[in-house]
Amino acid sequence: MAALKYSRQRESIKEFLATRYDHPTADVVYENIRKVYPNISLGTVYRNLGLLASLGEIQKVTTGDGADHFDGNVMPHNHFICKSCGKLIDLDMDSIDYIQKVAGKNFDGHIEGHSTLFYGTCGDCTNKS
Amino acid sequence: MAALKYSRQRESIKEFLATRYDHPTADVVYENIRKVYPNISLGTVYRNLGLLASLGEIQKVTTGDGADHFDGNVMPHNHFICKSCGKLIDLDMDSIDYIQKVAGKNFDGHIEGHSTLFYGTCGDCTNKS
DNA sequence: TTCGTTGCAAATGTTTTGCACCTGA
DNA sequence: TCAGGTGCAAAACATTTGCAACGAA
Repeated sequence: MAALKYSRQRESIKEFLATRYDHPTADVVYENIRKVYPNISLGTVYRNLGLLASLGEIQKVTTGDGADHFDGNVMPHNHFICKSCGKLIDLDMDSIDYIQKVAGKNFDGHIEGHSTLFYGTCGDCTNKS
Repeated sequence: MAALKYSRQRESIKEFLATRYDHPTADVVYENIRKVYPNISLGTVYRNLGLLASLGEIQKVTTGDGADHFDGNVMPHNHFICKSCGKLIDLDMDSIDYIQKVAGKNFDGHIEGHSTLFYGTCGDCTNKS
């Protein structure tokens, strides 16, 4: 099932995310893809973002500040969100995957992964104040 | 500013959360407080949950699966969400706060904290399958 | 009396969905 | 041909907000 057919819209969304290192929301993706395909609908953007995320070709990042963000970088990495300007940033840091072992010690279920979001003030905002 | 006056509704919400070790959503809180104060409105529940969270008397937990959850336990701890049944569980584990040092190594901003959500299959669901 | 709080309802913002039409394989 | 994809608009949710009435200090 789900024989997954080619679609220029989906391809375009994937390509767009590959060029962006901020982490656009569905709405920002929509406004940008629209420049190429003026008739694309927001529903199609959501459908494809969801599809690509479930295929593991992009990553969905939920921050709790309104809309979800999308990341074209599938390599495991962590994010930082600035409490001052709201920017969502990739962190270049060593793996912390061993926290899963720490978490599993007194736990009788099975831990498959984790998502960690760091917060504070970003470089730009720290220097500004 | 905000001279914070007593309200039985707010008190009731705080007490309710103190008795629950699952992590109810605003809607679940509403349905339960309603048994005591049938006229309380959902807006009031949201206002008070937000207020209590910003006072640090309860904790808001965003999982990305729809509605936010609320936790009466303010002690720092981590959560696990079961991909099979959706349950949100407290983890009894050693502190992993040193991951903030790891994250700050190549970062020019200031890291104040982190929120980590582990996921996988909980004990109940692991045994069932 | 004063000003924070409430209930209600309407508004907002995000995401999903039904449906008829379109399109890639 | 035909199942998957699209555009559009309506619906579904979660959450916030304006406002007049209420209640604690």
